[in-house]
This record gives sequence, structure tokens and C-alpha cells, in this order.
Amino acid sequence: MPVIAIFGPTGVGKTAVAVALAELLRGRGEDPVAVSADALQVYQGLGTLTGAAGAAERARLEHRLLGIVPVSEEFSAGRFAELAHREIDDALAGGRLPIVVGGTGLYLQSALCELDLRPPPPAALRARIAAQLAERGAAALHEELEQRSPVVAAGIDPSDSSRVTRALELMEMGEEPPPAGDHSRLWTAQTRHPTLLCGLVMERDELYARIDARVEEMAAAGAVEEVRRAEAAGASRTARAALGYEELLAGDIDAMKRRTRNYARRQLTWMRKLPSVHTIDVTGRDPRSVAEEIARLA
RNA sequence: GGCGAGGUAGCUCAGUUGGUAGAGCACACGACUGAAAAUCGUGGUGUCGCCGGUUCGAUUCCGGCCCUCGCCA
Repeated sequence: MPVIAIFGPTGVGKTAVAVALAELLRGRGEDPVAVSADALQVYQGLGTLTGAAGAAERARLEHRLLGIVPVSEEFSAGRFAELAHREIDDALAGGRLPIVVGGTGLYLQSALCELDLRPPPPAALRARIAAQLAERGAAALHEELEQRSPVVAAGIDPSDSSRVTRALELMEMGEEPPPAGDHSRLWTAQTRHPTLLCGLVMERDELYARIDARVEEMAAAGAVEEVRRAEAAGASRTARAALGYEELLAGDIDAMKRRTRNYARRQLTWMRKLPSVHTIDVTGRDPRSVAEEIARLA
């Protein structure tokens, strides 16, 4: 397969598997390069907090799309899709083997497929609707949406502030709403390039234990200082959404563990729905043995 | 030992003027198209501390006991 993708919840050890896999592939004469599909690891200065591949891992496998955006900037799936497509296409053109590694479901799909994403709103429009949301609440905005387009409103829960906002933004911009139901390409099996998609899973108790330990390690490795620096640098709304950002500022490490577990569950929900994913149970296994299994499939 | 407060879901707690109970969190499942580590939806939790009494019926009222916390000795 020209492209390999490794997905899974935070804490399963995706990076270690990718590094081990790269070494096996090199033995076959391949030239692998990792392309991160992660919404927060794109930020500069949050590498520890977001669990991005460190110097040692990057020495063993080149990683792209890590630490490329200043924390003060907002980022989005759309921008990511453009960058990821270019990285993947350039790698293939250069005779390399891209290994797309990441845990952000939407980013992974947008890297692998053509999702036909709608344009972003102008900043002024976004600010205006955000102000209305703060003043009137999501339910009121949903009512407004319902008057303007019952069909669009019907597909969105009145409490879902994020989607209600986005729908109104698109309406103001004169854009079509995103395709829904059967027209949605979100779950398409049609990738831009033939891809081996592997989903890593782990027994729940072990996964949670690893997450707890990982959060402790992050704190010990300076994640708290990282967050304070980001805060001082004026971190954007999307950067502040990182797991542990607010929690570590507040000194609540248990809350960071909880939120990370909650997130891992949502990642697993996403993963189960991915078409043609090869699910690999990595419970109790070392990265090398998992990498060997993937190498056999590739 | 005395006085006071309290023992209800895994946790923090609400409640029942007597008809066997409910929120948040946790947990499980789901949705997801330029905020996605975001934002939402659904779901079950239970000898209501123990033993008696009153009552058609007690988690609720009464008595005793046990335990926890605080103050005093």
C-alpha cells in the first residue's frame, strides 16, 4: 500500500508503533515519513502537553506537521487538510511511504479523503454570532435557524452550540450547509490513495492506567510550565482546547486525567465507525510486535 | 464521656408533610464536514447505616445501637 495510517485513542502508543514500523519498512528498502493527524500537536510549544513525538522519536522517524503553528493562532480541519494532502502527495512523489499517525478522527479523515469542507467564516461574522450565542443561548439561535431553514435545523440538536453557530455562519455567508446523511463523505471508504488503515485498541483498564500514568509523566516533564508560557503568549481559542490546558492552569491534574479518558472513549467511538479499518488489539504487546503485524498487512 | 452535625448511586450531595428515590460527576454507548483534544445526544446504577417499634405501608416518625466529623472535657 502506498499509504499507511495508524489511528487509536490517546495512550495506546501510536508513535512508538509508527517508529518501530518505520524501522521494519526501512529494512525492506522503503523510505517512510510520519505525517501527524492531530489537532493540537500542530502547535508550537505544546509538545509535552499534547504528547507529540519527542526528539528521540523524531531522530528515528521524520515527523511532519508537528509544532508548525504559533499558539496564538487558530487552526482548523480545513487548513489541516490542505497541509496534509500536500505532505502526503509530496512524499509519494518523492518515492517515500507516508505513515499518517494521529488520534483526531476528523483530521485523519480529512487527510486521507476529500471531504469537501465548507469555507471558514470571516472573523467579524464569527465574533458577531459568538456574541449572540453568549447573550441569547444556543436554543434561541437554533430557533432562528429553524425559521430560516427547518431542514438544516432539524439535523442539529438545539443544545449543540458549536453546530448551531456554524450553520448560522454558513447561512450568512450564503454557503450550502454541509452534506448530511447519505451525501456525507465523512465515512467514505474512498481514500485519495490506496491506504492501509490500522486502528489500535487496548483493554479498557490498561488503557486508562496508561492514560493516568502518561498525564503524570507530562506534568513531571514540564507540561505545566508549557501551559503557562502558552498562556503568556496569548494562546488562541483552539490551542486552549488542548486536554489539560485549563486543568493544569488550575492545578487540577485529576481533571486532566478524566478529560483525557473521556476523549479516548470518543476516539474509540469514531474508530469503530471507520470503514475498512484493521483493528489491532495491542493489549500487553510491545510496539515491535504490533509493527510486525502491520508490516505483514502492508 | 458530654454537646452538636451527619450516615441515601462508585464520588459529592438533594429529596421524600409516610406510598421503596434524583442531580452533577464518574462509567457505558452513540452523533460528528473549515472550533473536532471541540460540541452534543442516550442509558443503568441503590438492602436510603444496623436492629426493633408505631402503621395497611417506614428510607421518611419513635427508640436503641454502630460509625464519621467538629467542639468541649
